[in-house]
Amino acid sequence: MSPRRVTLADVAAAAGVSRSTASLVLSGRGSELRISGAVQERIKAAAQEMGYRPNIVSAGLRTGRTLTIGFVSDTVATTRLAGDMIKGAIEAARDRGVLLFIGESEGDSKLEHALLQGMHDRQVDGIIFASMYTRRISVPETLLATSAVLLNAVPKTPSPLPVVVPDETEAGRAAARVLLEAGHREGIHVIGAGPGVRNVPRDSVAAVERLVGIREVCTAAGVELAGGTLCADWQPEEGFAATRNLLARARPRALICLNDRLAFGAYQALDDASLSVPDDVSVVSFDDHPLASWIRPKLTTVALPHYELGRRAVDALFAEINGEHSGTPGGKPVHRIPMPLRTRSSVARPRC
Amino acid sequence: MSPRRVTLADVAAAAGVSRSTASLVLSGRGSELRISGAVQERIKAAAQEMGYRPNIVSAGLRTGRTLTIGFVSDTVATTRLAGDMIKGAIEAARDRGVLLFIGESEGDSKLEHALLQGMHDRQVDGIIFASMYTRRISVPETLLATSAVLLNAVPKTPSPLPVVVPDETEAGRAAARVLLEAGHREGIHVIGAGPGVRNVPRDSVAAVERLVGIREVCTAAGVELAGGTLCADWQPEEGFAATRNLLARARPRALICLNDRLAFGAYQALDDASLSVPDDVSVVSFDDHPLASWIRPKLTTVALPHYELGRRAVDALFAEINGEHSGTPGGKPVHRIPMPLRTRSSVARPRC
DNA sequence: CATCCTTGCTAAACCGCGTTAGCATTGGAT
DNA sequence: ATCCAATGCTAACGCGGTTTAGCAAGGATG
Repeated sequence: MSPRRVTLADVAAAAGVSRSTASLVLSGRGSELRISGAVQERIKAAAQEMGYRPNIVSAGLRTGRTLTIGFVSDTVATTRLAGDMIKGAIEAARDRGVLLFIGESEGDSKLEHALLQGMHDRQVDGIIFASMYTRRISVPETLLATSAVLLNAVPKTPSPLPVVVPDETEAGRAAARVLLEAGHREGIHVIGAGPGVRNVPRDSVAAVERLVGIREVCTAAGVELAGGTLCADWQPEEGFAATRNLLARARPRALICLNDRLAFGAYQALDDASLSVPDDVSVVSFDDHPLASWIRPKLTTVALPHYELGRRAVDALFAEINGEHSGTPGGKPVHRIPMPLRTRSSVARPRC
Repeated sequence: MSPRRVTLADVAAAAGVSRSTASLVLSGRGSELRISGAVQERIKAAAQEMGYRPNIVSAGLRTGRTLTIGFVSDTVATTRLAGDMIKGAIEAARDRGVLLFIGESEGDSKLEHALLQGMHDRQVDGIIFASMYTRRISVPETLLATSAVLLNAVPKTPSPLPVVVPDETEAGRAAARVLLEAGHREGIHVIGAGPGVRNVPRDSVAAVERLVGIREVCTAAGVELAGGTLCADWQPEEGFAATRNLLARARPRALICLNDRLAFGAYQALDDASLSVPDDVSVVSFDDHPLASWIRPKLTTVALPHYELGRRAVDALFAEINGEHSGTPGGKPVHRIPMPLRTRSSVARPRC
């Protein structure tokens, strides 16, 4: 099909030198090894003219570096939300001349193991182990065979891996501040968890940290949360149910929904109760789901920085690969990526 | 970091045989080359016990097969719609023990070229060249260096590559049939293109083929389309504008929107005009956007089979790699993947 | 004149595996 | 006793690069 690739030997022959010399020159070590300028030019010209491209596979065999990393996730690629995570990773990798293997484990640990093995068998330089939503995971043994980074996931037990996660606590603070700055001081309810930090869905770190941030800001301002409702799955139906139940017994002035899907459900319950957003009830939320700017009124939400998470995971991975043990020795670095606030139309001053 | 990988030499030494023998046995050619049963057992046991895994990179260097394929797209990974395409490809690849490189060109032909080179440099066995939406593309020269398949794209000029695309014409027929079977015979308007098959957005094959299917079924039933409006970008705003303009001069009984986003806009225009879907106006559409089952009433639409497209692209690629020149010699195979109809609530009998 | 250093390049080993030609041994047939 | 075929395994090369030790020639030094 293809006219055989040009190899280093071809170039060397054309330039009338040995493979060694050609290799040294083309990998930029020519001067270091005292190859004369004339010969260097000759080799480069030949390579250029013949369209020579080094075979990364064979080089990798020798050097151990394949300029390739793996991206393994539970099911990240599929969901639009987190497709951006991959995009960020791809682009950051591209900036370093690195290509990405991609794989999904679908939560099946057999598959996960096979996938990690497959990547090791292909000599990847490192692996990004990602989760669709921020949660506690147990780090698979197989992962430790090369450099690796946890993305959007924190280890259940102490592990030697760096971690890249959204800064959920700061996001919680931001959400609370939005309401306080709009003048809310009472009737603030949390939908999805709370009001206490232990009343959260299992393994969800987002819930805990968001609550911590929310409570911290409120406490500092002398404001007490009016209540909170635990939802196990954070789907619209649960947001709807939780809000309807809440409305049956109280008159909230503001809702902090712990993610956008809960907020969508809350919108519907509020609408059913003929309460208007934001005039009767302000709503603030987390994630910045694509729908958040579609629904009316547009939802004010603290965005998950998926793209940035992907980029930073690659950065962290390369720091790891290159053995830059940053920060405190002993503890592994935890990179918290800022979650930007998207100010839209679902928050207003409380009515008097 | 990791305790050096176990190599074939290690296993051979442990089993007290030569590397050749170990290689033959472990690659299943032991009996063929008359290695005794006892020795075979010994080698396999040693490999098992030592956790030996063959290094695919080095094997690839020798055999030319890396058990790796590339997936290059304009921007497929990001959009939820087409994330499923990747998922299908990943899973089909996994079934064959193959891993996927992924890359996005973002429509930049420099990037695209670099990406394809990067994959060739890593000796991929083949490449799936995908487009986010079905359209005509010019096949980059670089793509022809290995086996390749066009996914969701058709070549502008004759090319030696197999093609995998959704069966848009049949989808058009399905959409038209839905309306005809509901009893519609007049006031059927097309939003997005038409009514003639030449009145379509540039490079869009979906528009042409869907129209062909629609017109074919209508003509066969003796029904004439009442009109059509060309939209360049198929975004909600355009669907909204087109429908509003249409309503200003006519009273449609049914809308065939050429994709769901146009339909979302149409919904809004109909709502503004106090027309109810489906009682006053039926709406049928294409793509099955995730939102299509969210909006009220739920949208009846002909789905793009993204997952299946991804799977079939891998199948086609391997047929190509293995030199199975299927079907008609001379012409390259075009695989048309059926688009399933999702019957929901936006179509009803016309009011009398 | 012998020694040493510098310059400019190459031979050869190596990475981990696949593959083929062929060697040594045995048993049976002649 | 000789020849042949079958059996059971290995030596050795190749894939396409990288890397190190070292060779040859020329000039400077003592």
